[in-house]
Amino acid sequence: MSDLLDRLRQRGWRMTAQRRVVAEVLDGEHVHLTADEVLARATVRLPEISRATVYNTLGELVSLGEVTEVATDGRAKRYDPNAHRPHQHLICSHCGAIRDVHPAGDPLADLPDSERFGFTVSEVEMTYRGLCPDCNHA
Amino acid sequence: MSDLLDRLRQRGWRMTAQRRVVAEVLDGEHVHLTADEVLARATVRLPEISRATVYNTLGELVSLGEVTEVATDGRAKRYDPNAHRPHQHLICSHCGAIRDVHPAGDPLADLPDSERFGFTVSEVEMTYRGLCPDCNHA
DNA sequence: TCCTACGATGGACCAAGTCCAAGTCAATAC
DNA sequence: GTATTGACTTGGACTTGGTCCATCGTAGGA
Repeated sequence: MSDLLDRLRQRGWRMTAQRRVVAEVLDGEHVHLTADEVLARATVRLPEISRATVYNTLGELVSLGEVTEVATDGRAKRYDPNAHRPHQHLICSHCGAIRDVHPAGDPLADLPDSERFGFTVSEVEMTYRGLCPDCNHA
Repeated sequence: MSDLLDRLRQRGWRMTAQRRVVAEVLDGEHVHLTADEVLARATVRLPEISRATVYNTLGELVSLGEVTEVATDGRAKRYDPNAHRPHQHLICSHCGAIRDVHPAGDPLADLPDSERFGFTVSEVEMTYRGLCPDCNHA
């Protein structure tokens, strides 16, 4: 945890109370929170924190590569603190639960040159969908 | 084109001028339009059509499996009329251009049982990202 | 301890999408 | 051809998720 804060400081981040709280919230939870959920948890520790600051800080963490944005559907983006281990997502189509998964193989290699249309392809994002055990039984 | 309209009628769709126009707009274009773009094109042919109707109709086409929704990022959803041929998407991270692509291999098979957490996994959606030729040179 | 540029604030604003009460009309029945 | 009716459409208000900006506050260097 203080690893994250250290890394940020080393990159010249000005360490404010607000940024610390946002970083700690993300780092502490291993689920994928929405910006509003981050705000709610941050507010517990630092009641005056503003929505704009949470958005700013999340945006900065994303561009620093410390967290990744997951746009699961048309709803709110979720923020995934587990950015250093490449992984994909498995989402329950019914209740929206998300799990990190690690498929075998290299999906980038599965896209032949003839299907790249001159693009410089740099990443691939896979979303598996299905029913989680709970929703499957119900 | 009238294939689509026939299929819809056979499923008990009440064929109104509005629905016909929306279906024709989607069927005519082989790009991936946003709801607003569909509305704009529909308005050319049928000026009184309302936004709510376009959203309703798109939603119905999606649940009938005739078009698929593509939530590329936090922006507006796009509607993909090419729902009958399975395919994935390649998106330019800079300008947002989308192309349909057909990767080799079966991504569902790449997810081992140990990574399924009891889910009944039914589909996978892959999004390749990179720079299109135009944005790469600029 | 003082300065100052970087960061935080909150309230207005925006875009995408949903909801709803009232009006309209496609398809069936006669 | 006309009547009937329930499904469809309308448009405007509303909601959600997010951005912008002028102003104020403060972290961290000198």
